[in-house]
Formats: sequence, C-alpha cells, structure tokens
Amino acid sequence: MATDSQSILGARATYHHGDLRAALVEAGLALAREGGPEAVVLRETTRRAGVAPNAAYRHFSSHQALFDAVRAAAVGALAQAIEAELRQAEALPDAATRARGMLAAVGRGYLGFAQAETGWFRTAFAFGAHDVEVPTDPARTAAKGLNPFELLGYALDAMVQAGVLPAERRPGAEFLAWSSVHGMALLIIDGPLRRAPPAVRLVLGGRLLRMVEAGL
Amino acid sequence: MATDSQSILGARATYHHGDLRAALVEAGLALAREGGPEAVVLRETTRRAGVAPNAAYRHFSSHQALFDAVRAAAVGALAQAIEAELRQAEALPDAATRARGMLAAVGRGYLGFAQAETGWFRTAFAFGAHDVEVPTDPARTAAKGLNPFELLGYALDAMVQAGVLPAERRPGAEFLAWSSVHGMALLIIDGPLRRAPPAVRLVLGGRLLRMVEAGL
DNA sequence: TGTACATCAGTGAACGCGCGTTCACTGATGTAC
DNA sequence: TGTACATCAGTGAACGCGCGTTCACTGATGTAC
Repeated sequence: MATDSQSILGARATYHHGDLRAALVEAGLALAREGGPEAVVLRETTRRAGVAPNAAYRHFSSHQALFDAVRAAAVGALAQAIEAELRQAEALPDAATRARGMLAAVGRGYLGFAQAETGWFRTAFAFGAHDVEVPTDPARTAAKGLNPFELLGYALDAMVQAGVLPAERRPGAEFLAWSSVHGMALLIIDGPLRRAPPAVRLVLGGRLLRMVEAGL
Repeated sequence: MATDSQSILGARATYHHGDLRAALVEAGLALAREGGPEAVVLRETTRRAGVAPNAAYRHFSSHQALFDAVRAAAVGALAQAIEAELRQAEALPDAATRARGMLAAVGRGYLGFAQAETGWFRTAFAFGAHDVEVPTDPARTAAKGLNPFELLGYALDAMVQAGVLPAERRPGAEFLAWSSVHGMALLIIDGPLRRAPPAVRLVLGGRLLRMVEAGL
C-alpha cells in the first residue's frame, strides 16, 4: 500500500514525496469511506498523507478541487461494483432473461454498494453546484469504462434489443429506474429503513426491482 | 409576523423576549429554507432572533435539540403540502379512481414540495443518528395530523379498500412508492435532473407515478 | 563527468473565520405574606 | 395593596476548536554547458 518512500503513519524518508497527488486522493478516499463527504477536509487529508497542509496546494487549487478528485474516485468505485454484478448477468444465455437480469444487476450493485460503502456512496452523490457528466457519445455505451449512469443505460439498451422494453419507452427510462433505486438506497442508509434487518432490505430491494421492471 | 415586543431586525423593547423558543424555531426555519440543514447554525439563529447566542440554551439543551425542532417543523410543512394535494383527490367520486388519485396526489405533493421548498425538504430528511417516528397506532391513520409517511399509508390503504391494490401487496408498499418518489426528488434537486426544464420534470414525474402504480 | 543554476515540491508559521458552549452576571417577573 | 424575595430569561465576555488559505522560506531535483 504505502510507497517505499513514505508510510501513512511514519515520517517520510525523503523531502519530496514521490506522488503526493495520488496519496492525497487515497487519504481523502479513506476519510470519505469512514465519514462521508464532510469528512474529506483538506487538513486531515494532508495529515494522513504525512505532509504539511499547504502542500496540497501544489496539486490542487483548492479544497474543492481535491474533493472533486476524491468524489470522482468514489463514483469509479460505484461503477466497479455495478460492473461486477453486470458481468454475471451478461453470461445468461437467453436474450430476454439476460437483459432483464442486467437491469436487476445494476440495481443490485447500486443497492449493495450503498450499504457496503455508505461513505463512498454519499460522497459520490455530493455534487455541489457542479455539472454531472452526461453521456455524450452513444458509441461509448458499447464498451466499458462507463459511469454508473451509462451502465444503467447499457442495461436498458439491452432490454430494448431483447424486445422486453418497448423502444418508445426507452428515452428517459434511466431516470425512472435510477430514481427508484437511489431512493431506496437513501431510505436504507439515512432513512426509515436504517434499522431494518438485512433480510427485510433484501426482500424490499427485490420487490422494488420487480416493480421497476413491470412498470417501466 | 413579528410579535409586538420585538422584530427580527430591530432591538427588542423589553428585556424578556416573550416567546423566544418559537422565535428561534422560526428563525431556524428561515435559515433552513434558504440554505438547507447546514445553514441552521445556532449563532446565526439567535442573531436573527435578536438575542445573544447563549440565550438559546434557556430553551434548547444544545444545537442539536434546536435543529431537531426546526426539522420537525420542516416535516410538518411537507405534510401540509401533501395534504393539500390529497384533499383534492379525495373529492373524486369513483372509489377506484379516487384511491389511485390519492396515491398520485401524495407523489405530486412530495415532488412539488421538494422543488418549491428545497431547503426545507433537505432539512426534513437530515436526520442524523436519530429515530424516525414510525406509525404506531393504526387508528391514527383514520384522521389527519399525519406525517408524510402516514399520509402515504393512508393513500395505499384507500387503494386496498377500493380493490385496486391486492391486500397481500400492501405491507411494505410504502417503501417502494416512497423510494421512487424520494429518489426522483433528489435527482431533481441535487442530481442529474437539476438542470432539466420544468416541463421535463413534470413529464418524468408523471411517468414515475404511473410506473409505481402499475408495478406496485 | 562536473558544476551552476532554474525549477519544482515541500516546510513552518500565521491569518481570520464562525462555530458550539460555559461562566458569572443582571434585569424582569411573579408569588407569598 | 404593598413589599421581599425566589425564580426565570436574558446579557457580555471568553474559551478552544478545526477549518481553508496565504506568506516567505528551503531542500531536492534535473538540466545546460
């Protein structure tokens, strides 16, 4: 984990750090994981990287810029979690069940990540007044390296191609599916389902995904 | 608005305030309206009430206690917005369309409030590690004075009674409906639908509510 | 291969800010007799 | 009806905290000749 020139806890051997930028994002990610977006403060991040507070300004123009980098990494982690689920569903033989399975996989990955990595999940959605990357080039959807939104679109496209989702309902369908799953994630991590036992959450998650599929 | 003994801006006429507790909640509510939960800080709240910071401690044991009172008021405002929509739907003659209309009314009220009073909406859902009031006595559902969760349950009960929702799907149905609507509210105020024009939001909201109704 | 020097990537100290909270206080109110 | 006094609801000043950010600095690196 730690490079040869430094460790999180001990002092550095060299005056120069080596790759402070990456170390700061790493430290910020650790803070986000434990405490969510509010925990990603500049001073504590530099402290964890074993560096003076102002050293961060060699790599980020402001606290906001550092936070944005951490946030992007959190979004990436979410995308990875979804992709992991998606890969399994893609192995299914029948086109129709595969497509349905892919949509469910995106939902499962999303809900699972929200519960397993709550701090990162919160961080991923802590955009202030910033823009959200919107999928510009539809061709990108054919390959991976997609953000969560694009992965959802990918699954929905598969449903249209498999004939389980009418093409005229495809536009905007991301937002309906995303709303449902995102809302449940928040009810679970922050809301009235906070204390619900895992079994209950699982059942509700399943019902929700079936509701989306049926009502889309 | 201001009582006869004081105004928000000017100095008080008397040493005693009159009803500082209510004034603090009022000031906190104003802060929440503009800036969401983070804006409800104790010092600014007392400043707006025209009082020394520590005066708040005569009425609230801590900043958290003050915040909780403000949050409860924000939840109340949301409930009122929902009730207003609900009242119209309840006037419909046919039982089935009335019940469906009631569910849609709850959703509309919720989404509308999130957009019209974003600060309050965020505040209403900013429970930290606190408990959420769960409806204990089912009899309360028969009358008003309900929280948003209970109003949703009220609409769902009406659907079961009208025969448009199978009774076996009633338990937990709140969470499915709530998830969808809550999620869309967040995509609209904080997420990728932030910049979507009102017309698009309206269309998506309508589609979402139909999806819920069909898939519940 | 060696040296001068510009550039880069850190340090150390300090700034002002707004926050929640505590302390000893004092002015106003209301109650007992 | 008037007065003594306990209680209540405010004030003023101060505390320590952690934050983001700026300043002038210095140690390390790498490049030109």
